[in-house]
Amino acid sequence: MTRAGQSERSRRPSQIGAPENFHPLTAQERIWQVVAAIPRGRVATYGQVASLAGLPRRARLVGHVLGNLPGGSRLPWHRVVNAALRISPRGDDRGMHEQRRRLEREGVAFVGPRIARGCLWLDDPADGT
DNA sequence: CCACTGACTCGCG
DNA sequence: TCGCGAGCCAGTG
Repeated sequence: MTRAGQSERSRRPSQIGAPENFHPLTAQERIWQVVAAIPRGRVATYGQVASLAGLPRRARLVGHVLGNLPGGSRLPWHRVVNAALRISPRGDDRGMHEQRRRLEREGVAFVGPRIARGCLWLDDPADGT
């Protein structure tokens, strides 16, 4: 973190001994927790994960964190997709293919390149009927 | 500190 | 429904 206030805010209590007004978990850890909570066979958007982690408007941060997962991590990163309900392209297409394969294996329905709305973990009532 | 980049999102045409 | 452009906000060099 390069921003002054944030480096303090994202530090664990054991690291700074601050007993008040801060989150016990770093932003990265909160994102992990939310992603880990997405049920099998469902998906959430980057924006939803960010908001649920207490980081509204930080959708890109979610993408960054997922791209930095330690090898061997069992976090279900494949359950996070973009707001268009499509798998976000990375530099390498193989990541996209693997994500789709994993989702299909757990029963997520695709309509063309898009994921069926019913597979969204937290459906957004503000959208379409 | 500045500039560029990106697993994002939203509004428009 | 799709493509484009602008906004956004951290990470990196």
